[in-house]
Amino acid sequence: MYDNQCTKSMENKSLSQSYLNELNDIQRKAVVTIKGPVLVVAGPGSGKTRVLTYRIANIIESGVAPWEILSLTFTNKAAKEMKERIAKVVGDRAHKVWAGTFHSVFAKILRVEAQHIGYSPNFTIYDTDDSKSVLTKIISGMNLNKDKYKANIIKNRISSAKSNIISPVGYRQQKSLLEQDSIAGRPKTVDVYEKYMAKCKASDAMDFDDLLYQLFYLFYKFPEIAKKYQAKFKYILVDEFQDTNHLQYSIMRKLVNYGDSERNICVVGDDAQSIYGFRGATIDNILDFEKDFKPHGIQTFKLEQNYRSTEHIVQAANEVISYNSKQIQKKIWSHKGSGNKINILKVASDNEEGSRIVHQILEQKNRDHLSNSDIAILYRTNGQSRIFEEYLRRYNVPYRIFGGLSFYQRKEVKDALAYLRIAINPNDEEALLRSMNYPKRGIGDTTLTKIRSHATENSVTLRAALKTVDLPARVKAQVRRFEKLLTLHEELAQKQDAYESSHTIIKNSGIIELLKKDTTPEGQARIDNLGSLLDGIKDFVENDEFSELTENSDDRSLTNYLQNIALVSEQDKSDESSDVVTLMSVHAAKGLEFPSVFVVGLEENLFPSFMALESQNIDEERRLFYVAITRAEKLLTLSFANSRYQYGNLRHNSPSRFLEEIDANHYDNPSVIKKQYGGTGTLDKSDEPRRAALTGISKSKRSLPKVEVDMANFKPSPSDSLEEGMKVLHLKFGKGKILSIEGGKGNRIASIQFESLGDEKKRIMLKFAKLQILND
DNA sequence: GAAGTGATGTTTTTT
DNA sequence: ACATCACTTC
Repeated sequence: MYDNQCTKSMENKSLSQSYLNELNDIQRKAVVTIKGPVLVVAGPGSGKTRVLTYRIANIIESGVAPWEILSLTFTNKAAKEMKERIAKVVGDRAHKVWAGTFHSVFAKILRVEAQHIGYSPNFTIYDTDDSKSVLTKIISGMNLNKDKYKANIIKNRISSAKSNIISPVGYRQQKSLLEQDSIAGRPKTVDVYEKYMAKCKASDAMDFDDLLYQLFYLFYKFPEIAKKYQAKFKYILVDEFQDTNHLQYSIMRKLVNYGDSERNICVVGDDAQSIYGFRGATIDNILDFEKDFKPHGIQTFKLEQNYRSTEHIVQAANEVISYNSKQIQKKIWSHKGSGNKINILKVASDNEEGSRIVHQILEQKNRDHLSNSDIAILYRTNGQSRIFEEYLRRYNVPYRIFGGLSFYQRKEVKDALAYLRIAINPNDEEALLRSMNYPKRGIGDTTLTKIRSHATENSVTLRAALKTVDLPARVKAQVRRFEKLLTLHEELAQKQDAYESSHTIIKNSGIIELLKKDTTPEGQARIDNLGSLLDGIKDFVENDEFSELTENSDDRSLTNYLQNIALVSEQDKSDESSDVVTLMSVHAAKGLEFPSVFVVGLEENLFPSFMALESQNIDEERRLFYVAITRAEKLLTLSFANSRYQYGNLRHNSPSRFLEEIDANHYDNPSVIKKQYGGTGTLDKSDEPRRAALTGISKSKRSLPKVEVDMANFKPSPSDSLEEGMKVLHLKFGKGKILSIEGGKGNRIASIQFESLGDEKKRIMLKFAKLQILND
């Protein structure tokens, strides 16, 4: 991986010396400083994982029991990889370390403690689809306008409330939140939130956010339980710290920052690689961490040496990221020689982009002797993969696309899982409703309504109502039959192992019979998927597929199986053995590296995405671009197209601004990005009105005049000090005047007229804007 | 309850 | 372009 550092696996002896020798000075300090709070700022390719794993190994070597170490990561894959690497140093003990994702580790704790807060140990974990489905039902049950109250939006509101530790009660007390909802035409959001929480609890179910939120609540409500875990985890490590949200940080802090704690906490992250802001991650956590642990002697280590890429790439990355104002100062550097210049590829259309890049891939395989697996195509949106797929197939280049629907989200799989879930947790309404009339068994809406009201009137669960509700003879027979089936399944799940029981349950469900009627290839594929599901369960029973994450790895019950799959995704099991070209979104590529990387679709409105342009929040896009180019070890190709189909329309976008932020001397053909392309984000077809309304991007965007602002003296004023009429200075647009401000506190949007932009007024969200008030 | 129609909404994603 | 979905109609 890092080829100028020796990676030869070593014997299990005399480790202490050998692994420390593989580290540079700063890395070594970060590894041996095991007491007290430590912040490691780790640039891309700086050996972050190596530091984390050796650090854990070192802690174990110092005599700490592995189970007293808690190591939190973002993906199961990262956790697994880490354990394997620790095991190479300290042997099997490594597997006793509590290493996992925030969600899986917290779920594990909650299984033990949830009874204190009114959940059973077998609580179900609702995935995003389940949550949305619950919300949709609540919203329609409350007779709210479905168009205003979109499940997705409400879900995000609730999720962000939970991520900021705001309960429904707390939500009601926050004027700004209520105001935002009101302005958006969703004043009852908080009521939906409250009902949603109640419904989840009644269903003995937690959504992903609950796994964090409820744990926080548990620790808060029962200090003695918190104490237990504070005492248990003597050393805590957090990876990808820049991607944690406030709630995650709060729990982590709770575990380590108390009274006489040694505060053995190490967080590793890179503010420049924070790309999950859109789902609540906040760099403030890094600042808070520094503040919170300053009194306890925090030590900071910056890993700036890059072992991954050659110099043109590293320097280009530095240049790009320097356009972001808010960042921890650091410059990555490399000793790998200047290497190749960045290849820039200008093409006429998205189609040509596909063709040219595949040709380049063939060329690289020939000329540079690269294998398929050395090569990755990275794009901003998953939708861009199609054209590359077509050309790769045409030229017989094996490839694999990552991303998209996960196996467990496929309809037929979810349908089958519903039958399994309801057998384990009879309160799981989502699963019950999903399976009740699929396959069709004559329990339609009318009947369902009757069952519902029967349940409400008698204060029993839906499941119980099936037994007692009175219905017309024919339907009644159907309902009772279904009820008997569920009872049978419950018994099976108790008596048999996961495979035996699920095999029968899925067969009984009738789903396969139903799918067999669909003779299309898709129908066949669905049946195959159910087969794979069963294969997976068999695997679980026969092998130790999930033993890492499970409390009791001998437990082969259906219960245990379901609890595990809720938190794993397919990628976790991905085999890296096959020699294929990788296609994935830039987000998905974080943490990976390839000898040759193609970053495609570098156009305004695409990368940076129009969403980001609209909200004036392109710093995160820039970090994303930074992540993208730093994936490359030796060869980096950046491409942009003059025109491409987007949402069914042919669009002309100008080259991405990010391309100009890289100094020309790093490009092999710098003239390509200079000027031309009158393209201004216009459309060929004349449905401008809808588009313009959607994107908020008018025709004359682009070609912003360069404004000279004295960086040294620029001090942005606090956003709430800005008022109408003020003269302000903006880093990009220069001097301007605030014409008006609309929107509530925390969400204010100003219309500003900048001298540099003539008559065009800019709407800027003050929350993000960096504006300095001018006094003259 | 199936089949057809029209409107709608389309970044990024783990858990 | 395309998929999803609520809603209509038979």
